[in-house]
This record gives sequence, structure tokens and C-alpha cells, in this order.
Amino acid sequence: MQPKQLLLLSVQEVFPTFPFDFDTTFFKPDHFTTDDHVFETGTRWQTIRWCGRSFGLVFRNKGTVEQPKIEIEVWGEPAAKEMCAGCLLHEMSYRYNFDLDTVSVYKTFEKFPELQLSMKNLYGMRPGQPSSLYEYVIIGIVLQNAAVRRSISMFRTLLIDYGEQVSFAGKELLCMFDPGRFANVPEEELRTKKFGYRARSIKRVDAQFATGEYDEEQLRELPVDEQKSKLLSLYGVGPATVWYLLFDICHRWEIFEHISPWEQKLYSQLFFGKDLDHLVSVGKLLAKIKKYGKYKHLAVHYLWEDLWWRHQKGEEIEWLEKEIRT
DNA sequence: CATCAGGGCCCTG
DNA sequence: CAGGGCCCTGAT
Repeated sequence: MQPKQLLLLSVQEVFPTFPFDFDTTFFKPDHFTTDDHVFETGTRWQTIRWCGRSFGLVFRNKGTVEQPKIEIEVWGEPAAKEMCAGCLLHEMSYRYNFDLDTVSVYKTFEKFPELQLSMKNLYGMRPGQPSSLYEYVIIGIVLQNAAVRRSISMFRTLLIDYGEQVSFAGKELLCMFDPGRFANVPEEELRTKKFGYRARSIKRVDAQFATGEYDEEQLRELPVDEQKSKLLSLYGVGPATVWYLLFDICHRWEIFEHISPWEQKLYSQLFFGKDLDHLVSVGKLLAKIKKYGKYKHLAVHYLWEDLWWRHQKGEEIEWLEKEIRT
């Protein structure tokens, strides 16, 4: 099928709070979706499904860490210009945390020597990720009980078969679909595409979103315990997925209460320098992380992303290599 | 070739 | 609240 051609609707400048680092904010080496974005130093292209339409976005770095400035191009269908371009930028500001009080974060982390190297390497990095709640929940489902390679393959199948291909700013990329997409797709169809038992979860969770009961903006305003129980009521979302959602979707920097077995291996190494055969207990790891206070998950995010960036840049991190298995 | 665990979750007893 | 079962894959 021919990709849908998008037109340039607007170009705007935004000014994130200081300090802000473009590359480490817009490229997270451990995020696994493919073909829906492209990153080069100083530029990120991505698609986004918004207001029931496909958009293309281009972020260009026009500033410095000390004087941040981003130029954002919005590409889409002309009919979408009035209603969507403005609120879309507002949404991007939320998802990438342009307004985060980084100065306060760094002040909080000052007294922890083990964080300093990561802070320095990633000075100005924001937490942030591109997906909607709906998309993220589906990502969570394809992550379950599968190695990375298979998760990537399943998610790509979803975008190719149920999303849309768009062309903008010289790139051809895949774009996400809307809630309700699977209303008329038999579970058997997903099973033939090798989603296995996840076919059922995808169908059920898609139907839950289609009711409109999981409004993302409303969810963001709820107290954290209500956010948690609401998210857990989604079919296919359990304890491992929910805390990813609390951090990435609800921006709950203070929540860190779950460590899965493979993460335990990495954290044992990161926080205590243990090799993979000498695991530090989950309780001990959580106690350590608790000390980072109201930004505790951010502290882990910095250590984690630093590790991946160093790996990405070619530094040999053998024990990580063993664990990724792409 | 067979067996098994995997970046979980749901459901049952 | 513990544990079996689930689709499929790659590792052994």
C-alpha cells in the first residue's frame, strides 16, 4: 500500500527548562519500537496517532544544554491543522518533560556519589517517551514472556498490519492505530500472526480502551493509588507493567517498588558491582533505591540510561551484552 | 531430536 | 496466596 503523504502544517519553537540535553532526551537506546521513529544526532522524526489521525513530527535541536531551544515541525492532513496542532505540542511537552525542574532533581542527587558519573554523562537528559497510554499498554503486553527480538517482531507486525504508513519530511514511517482497532478482528487472526495467548489480552485491553473509560488525561490527575488500581484493572496489566506505566505515563518519579529477575541482575551490578552469579536480594536493592527519595525512579533511570548509552557508544559492557539478547 | 525458560499475567484451588 | 498454564522461540 502507498504511504499516506503528510503536509507540513506548522513549525514552532519551544524552550525547555535549563539544563536540557536534546540527544539523550530524544533517544533512549533501550526503547525498542522500530519503524515509527528515526533518530540522528540533533534530530528526531516520529509518527504519532492523535485525535484519530496520523501525524509526523520532526524535532530539531536549535539550542544548547544551557540555552535549550527545539524546533518542532508538525506534519499531517490539512484538515487536522486547526484542531490538533496546538494541543499536540502541549502533549509533547508533557511526554518529554520539557518543563521538568531539573535543577531541583540535581540538587536532590548531589549527596549521592554513585549517581554523579551518570548525572555528568547525561547532564540535561529528561525522562520521557513517545507513546500514549494505549500504545504503552500494548507494548507491555508484547513484552511479556518473550525475549526482545520477539517483542520487536510482534510490535512491528501490529504497526504494519493494523497501523498506517505515512510519508513526511523525507521519511517513510509506520504510525500507530486507535483504540477499538481490534473490535472486528477475530482473536484467531492474531493467533495466526503468532501473538500466542497475548492475542486475547490485546483484544480485551483494546475493547476496554474503546469504551473511553481509560482517559489518559484524567488518569494523570488522579492520586497515585487510584492510578495504580485503575491501571491494574486493565486486562494484561500486572505488577511488572504497572510500575513502568506509573513512571513513563503518569510521571510518578517517586514510585519504585518492583524488580523483575533480569532487572535484579542488572541492578546488582549497577548498585553493588556484583557479577551476575552474585545477586543482591530484591529487598536490599529496594532499600538502597529508597534513599533517593522523591526522585528515586529518576535516579535509577539515569543509571540505567547511562549504561545503555555507554553500551551504544561501543564501550564493552560484557555482562550487559549477555543479558540483552536481541 | 526433545526439553525448557523466558523482560508476566490470569485463573483456579 | 501458590502454582499451573499459556503461544512461540531460541538456547541447550
